[in-house]
Amino acid sequence: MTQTRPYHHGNLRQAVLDRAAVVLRERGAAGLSLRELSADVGVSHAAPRRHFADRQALLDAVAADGFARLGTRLREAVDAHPRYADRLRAAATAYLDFGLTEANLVELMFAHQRGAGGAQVRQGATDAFEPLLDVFRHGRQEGVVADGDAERLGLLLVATVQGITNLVACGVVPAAEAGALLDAAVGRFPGAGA
Amino acid sequence: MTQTRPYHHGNLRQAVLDRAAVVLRERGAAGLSLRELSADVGVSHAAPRRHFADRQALLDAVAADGFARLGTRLREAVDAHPRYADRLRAAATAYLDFGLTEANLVELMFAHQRGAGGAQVRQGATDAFEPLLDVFRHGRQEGVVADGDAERLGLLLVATVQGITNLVACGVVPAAEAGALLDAAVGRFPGAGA
DNA sequence: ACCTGAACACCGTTCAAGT
DNA sequence: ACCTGAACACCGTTCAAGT
Repeated sequence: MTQTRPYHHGNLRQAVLDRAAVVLRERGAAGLSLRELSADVGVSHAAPRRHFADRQALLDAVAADGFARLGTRLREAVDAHPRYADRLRAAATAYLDFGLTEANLVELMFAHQRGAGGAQVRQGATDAFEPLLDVFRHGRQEGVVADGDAERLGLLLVATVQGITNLVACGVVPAAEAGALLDAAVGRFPGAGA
Repeated sequence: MTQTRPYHHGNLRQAVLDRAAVVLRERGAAGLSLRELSADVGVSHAAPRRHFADRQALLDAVAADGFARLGTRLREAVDAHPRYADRLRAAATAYLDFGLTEANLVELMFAHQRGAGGAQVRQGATDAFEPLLDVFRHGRQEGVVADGDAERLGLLLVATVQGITNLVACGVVPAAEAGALLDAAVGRFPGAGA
């Protein structure tokens, strides 16, 4: 029977990040408060300072986490299919799904990176998009993508799907139309079939 | 010689919006504070309440203003050219220019609309994009756009350019590459030429 | 090494009161 | 009608102090 211990669990950093993910989903990035997260997690308001230098550092960590998760999803989607056209569609669909179910997270991930931690977030983004570039590199081997076009097509796919996600998230396009819009967009890429 | 008047100028609402535009450019939406704007404009911190019910209402008004300005730019770009292909390129370029010079504003405009004022902002967005739909309606008359594709192509153009703007704003794509990426994107639209 | 608790300067929001 | 000034409950950030 130990008395209520004044010190916290082994991994305060992860506990704060986990709680932040929940609050982010419910109320968006503007609703993330270090003081509230600290209280939720049962620690004094200044405790997270050991793990996050300031509020922006917490947001950066959440964003970097988001890109890591997105990258994993994209990799899984691409690896699930052997052929270029299927990989393209699967990757685009996985991205849109992620954007629709995690709208607040994606908004945070793609927010303007102002602080010192921006470099880390940008690197996370670049890594996450690597599977998409691989799709077009693979397409080049199949002969449907021209030499030297892989990177540009990859960025164009990211931009297009991100744009659709953004339009849905901000309410300009109904979520029900997102799929049709994505099909039309993907269909315009080289070698996508019909 | 009147003494220092306790009351403010004729249009506090516009004065606050003007000052908000400056602060937004310098520090982003997170840096907008009703108290600071009030002080900047020489009024008590509670005075803007007559014109903006709360902070979100101010952000909504700034966003709606932004869409109105974007709509004007797009209309001018489209009207400057008689032919479909030129209109398409001019509109896309005008959008990207706006996004690069007003990155913080665009981020605010396309942020998730949570409150009651969201409907007003969404309507502003829809109105602003109207010139782009007109481009494709015009393309249908020239015979390069298929029947019933105008709206979908318009949303696709918005999504694509918005996505490129977003990637540049968050630092994933260097601003210097944005033009080439936009050219590649626009060139994939029907009837855009080479 | 990790956390607490007080302190400071800021917020948004509300509301009675002034002119 | 429009604005002020005090009040309240929140913030982020800093820092001496505890274990």
